[in-house]
This record gives sequence, structure tokens and C-alpha cells, in this order.
Amino acid sequence: MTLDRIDRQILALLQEDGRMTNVDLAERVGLTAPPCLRRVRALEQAGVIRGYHAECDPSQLGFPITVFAMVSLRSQAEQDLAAFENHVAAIPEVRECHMLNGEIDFILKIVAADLESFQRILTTKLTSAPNVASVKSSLTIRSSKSQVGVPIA
Amino acid sequence: MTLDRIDRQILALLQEDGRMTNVDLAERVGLTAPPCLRRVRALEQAGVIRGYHAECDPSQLGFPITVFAMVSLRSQAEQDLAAFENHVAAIPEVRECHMLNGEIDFILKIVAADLESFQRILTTKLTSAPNVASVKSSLTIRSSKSQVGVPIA
DNA sequence: GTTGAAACCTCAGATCC
DNA sequence: GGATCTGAGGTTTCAAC
Repeated sequence: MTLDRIDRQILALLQEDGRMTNVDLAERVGLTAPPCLRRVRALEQAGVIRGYHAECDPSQLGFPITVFAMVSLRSQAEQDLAAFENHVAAIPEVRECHMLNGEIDFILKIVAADLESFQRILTTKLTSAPNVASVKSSLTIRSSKSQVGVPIA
Repeated sequence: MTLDRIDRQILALLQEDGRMTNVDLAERVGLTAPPCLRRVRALEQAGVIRGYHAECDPSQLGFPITVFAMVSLRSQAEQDLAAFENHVAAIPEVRECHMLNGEIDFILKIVAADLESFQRILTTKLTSAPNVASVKSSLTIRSSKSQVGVPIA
């Protein structure tokens, strides 16, 4: 799907405020409501817009701790990589799992209620998982930037 | 703010679908619309809900590449840490910046249009930044999990 | 083919119980 | 928390460019 300037404006605005009303959106991009809504629906259908999400405060929901875990596996065969991905898919505290090139095979973003529960996840579910060679984890002190999505010019 | 079971249901649903109508939301959590809306507004006001965002496909927006960069600084004095945070705050391709404990001071999530433009960001804006000791970066091969927010029971 | 105008109909938000 | 009401917004239809 090719995106023109107005499409990009729409995406930038909805990325910023996903609950903006269609009439506001239309006004901001210089259209009337119907064509604006058609563009939004087209962007959704094309998968450019994957969904809409409320951003919640992890602390207030009982997850004040965020940890990054760098995982190296013993085998990098595709089936072993996929097996690890399936393994972490079932751990709700693991919010992100990215396969990387280089020495580190995966980086995980993990949330936890406290250090003890993080330690429990780490030892019972990660370091002890099949094929895991090493897990190096770092606590997040603070996050100065955590923007959603991508820059839209 | 204390969250009861219904509040958590509301948050889980809005985290999943941020554009759900209040009527649908109310029905799903077993309330009528007005009290449901009051709860949502209260959650927003208390900062439990920080905002709503459209999730866009980075590839279709011209950013198929995601890189994690592990940055170590020469000085960890608070003013130097803050200076680095301010520095990366102005780089739109840097989407996340988390300060970590341990050897690595910061982990950054960076998006780019291609390897060349990533390399350019890396050399002109990161390795050359004041106080930067080392930057180790890893390309993301694939992301098997990238959930928004936190687990809500 | 895309926009704009008008109609309809659902929803958000306020008020009161 | 629920019921009612009003105005605003979402959505469809159709005409025009």
C-alpha cells in the first residue's frame, strides 16, 4: 500500500492519540469525516495500523520492575530457536522477545512485581530452559524514552 | 489508586483494543455504560491509563530494521547520564532508551530504513556522542513477541 | 476514483435516582 | 451502580468533481 502525505499525517496522529475522534482527525488533516474514515479503515485493512492499545502504568498495575535479559542458546538451529520462542511465549511476564544477530541470541523484556519474583522467573523458567547457555540480565533503572511505533515524517 | 477486579478487566480489554466503544466495554465487564465510563475516566485521571496509541507496522512505514544498541559511558555521574538521555531524546529513530544497572549503561531500541542509514545514525550520533565509551549493536532478526504493557490477571 | 454533503443511527456524556 | 435524556460523533448513501 502506498501512503501519501495525508495517510502519514493520520498515522502520526493516531499513533499519538489512538482515541482521537474521526471528526477531530479529519479536521487536523484537512479532510471531512467520511473520506478520513475511509482512509483509516483502509490503513487498518492493509495492516498498516495493526491495532489500538491503551498504555498502562506498569507500576500501578503491580509491575514496577522491568528487566532486560540477554539470552544465548547452545544451538542456533532453527527448530531450537523456535522452541525457545515458544517457551517464552507462555511466560506472561516476558513481554518482548527479539531474536538478534551476534553472540546474544535473544533479548527479552521482562516485567515483575519485585526482585524476588523476577529471580524466580529467571531461575525456574529461563536459565533452566532447554538449550539455554547463558542469561545475562540487567535491571532497568529508569526509562527516559519509550515511544510507541516509528517516526512518521 | 486501588484497582478492583472490574478495573483490571477494563484495563486488560483496553490494552488489547484501545478503540473499543464504551458500550462494548461495559457489556464485557458486566456493567452498564455510565459507571463503566466513570471508571475509565478515573483510570485515565489517576494515570493508570497513560494514553492510547495506534500500533503501526514499521515495515510499511519505511522502517524495516530494528536494532538494539548497548551503550556504555565513560562517566556515570548523574549529570552525564542525563546528558546522554537528552542527547538521544532528540534522535527520532531512537524509540526507547532504558538506563540499566551493570556494565551496560543504556539499552536503546532504534529503527531505521536500511543498514546504511542505521550505520549513519550509529557513527554520527551515537559512537561520536560525548562521554560514550562503547556501543555494541545487534540487528533484530525477528520478534516473536512484542506485547504492549503488562500482564493483567 | 476520491471528495463532500446529507441522513441516519449509535454512542458519549450529563443528570438524577 | 443504574436509568434516562440530549447532543455529538460514527457510518452509510449518494451526488459531484
